[in-house]
Amino acid sequence: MTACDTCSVRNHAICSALEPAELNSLNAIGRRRTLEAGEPLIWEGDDSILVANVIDGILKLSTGTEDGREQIVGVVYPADFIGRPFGATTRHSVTALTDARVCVFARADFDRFAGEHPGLEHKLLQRTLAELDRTRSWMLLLARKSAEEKIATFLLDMSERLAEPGSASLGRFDLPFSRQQIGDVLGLTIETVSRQMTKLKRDGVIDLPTRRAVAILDRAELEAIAG
Amino acid sequence: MTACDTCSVRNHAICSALEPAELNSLNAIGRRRTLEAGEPLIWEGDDSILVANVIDGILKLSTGTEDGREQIVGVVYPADFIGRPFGATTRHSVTALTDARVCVFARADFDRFAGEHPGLEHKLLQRTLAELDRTRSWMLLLARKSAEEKIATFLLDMSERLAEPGSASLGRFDLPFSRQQIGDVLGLTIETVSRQMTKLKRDGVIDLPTRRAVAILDRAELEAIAG
DNA sequence: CGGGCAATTGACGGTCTTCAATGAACGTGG
DNA sequence: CCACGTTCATTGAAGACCGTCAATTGCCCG
Repeated sequence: MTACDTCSVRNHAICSALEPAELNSLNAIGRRRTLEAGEPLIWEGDDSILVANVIDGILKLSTGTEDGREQIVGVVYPADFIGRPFGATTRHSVTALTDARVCVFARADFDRFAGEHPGLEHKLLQRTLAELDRTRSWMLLLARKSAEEKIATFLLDMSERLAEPGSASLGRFDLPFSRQQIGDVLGLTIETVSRQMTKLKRDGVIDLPTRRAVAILDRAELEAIAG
Repeated sequence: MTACDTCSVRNHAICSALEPAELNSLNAIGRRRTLEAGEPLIWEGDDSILVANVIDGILKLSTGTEDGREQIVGVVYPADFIGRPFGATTRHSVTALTDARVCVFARADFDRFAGEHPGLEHKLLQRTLAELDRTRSWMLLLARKSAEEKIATFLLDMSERLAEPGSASLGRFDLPFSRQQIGDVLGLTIETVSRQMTKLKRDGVIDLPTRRAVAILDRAELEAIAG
């Protein structure tokens, strides 16, 4: 009986490539760690000393310029992989957006283990290729879309990822981001984010019951705006 | 004696993971193909039916919105890998920027071969992880940098990739991009690209001997501008 | 030499940022 | 439970930057 046996992402994370005996070996080199919302896990420019699987919660990958401009370059969800195996340094920070639980490995240990388990590397490759596709799609948004299109695209993306399975209203969810963080994802200022959200609410496309909650009232219209 | 034996990227592309006998097998399922500048290799949204290694030349990966805005989401050089293994569709177009030679594989053949050769998958994983890092860095540029900073960053990036080994002047090279394509990389219009390049020339930071040529006169200043 | 395309240059306008103030939500302590 | 301070979000006004539209120049090729 190991921690893996009861792990909620056991069948979705890259670990799903492993046989029970192999999983035991992996479990032996990893450890659980909990993070509070806002707590950092890895700093940009650090020596790449650890990698991790997300068990629960949402984390952001971010980078910034010297003069303080920040950009969120990725968001990871349960079963996603974090960190930079086979590389000396980490090029972006990792910070918890919500309370989170992760399964952490020393990078050297993980690199060695992965080298001996091609199935694990295969899963990691698939995940990385999919992430690269998603990241490249996001570049189009950052470079070419208007503020209104960005917000609409963002809200649709969030609704797909966060829609509560039980909830009857598929278009209602709580954002794991502050307005500032939404700006950091979309390459906008907090004021522009606020104005565009208010505009969508005024036009009856969405509702904003609380600071963090969003309800999509007219999905077709939102999709049209997203472009 | 196979085509691989004389291949100029033999020791740099993912093929370098293979033993001679394995290389023979890979050679058997691949074929060479030449592309002229401007010629497409893969279209966005196509079924992912082929993957390739770049032998010679430079190609762009691009995507666009329905209303015609285009964005270049990646640029690949000799020894780089092209395409989307283990996935049903390709999410961006691939087009030659210069005359190019590539080593093409049917995706199904490549997927099978890769599954049987973990060393190859390992190389591909390393390459994909590095590409993801680079792509994420580029997001910061697209989302947060000014036009001037974008152009300066772009020119420095080009100078590193293109500097002729023999040339005494490391800061002189020919761009493989038109002004329009530079705009498509940086998320700018052709006019803004032109204006910023002219400004850098006027300020004595660079020289523009011909349409495609660039000479960096003051690298330190250019780096300062790049931010 | 001349046609055609790429690049440059100019004028103007819109979008988003910046700066600043107000308003709402949340937690703490009385 | 409410007063208060702090943080986050909203709103407003002004302006910078970049995009758009249009005209011109320069380069490359036949």
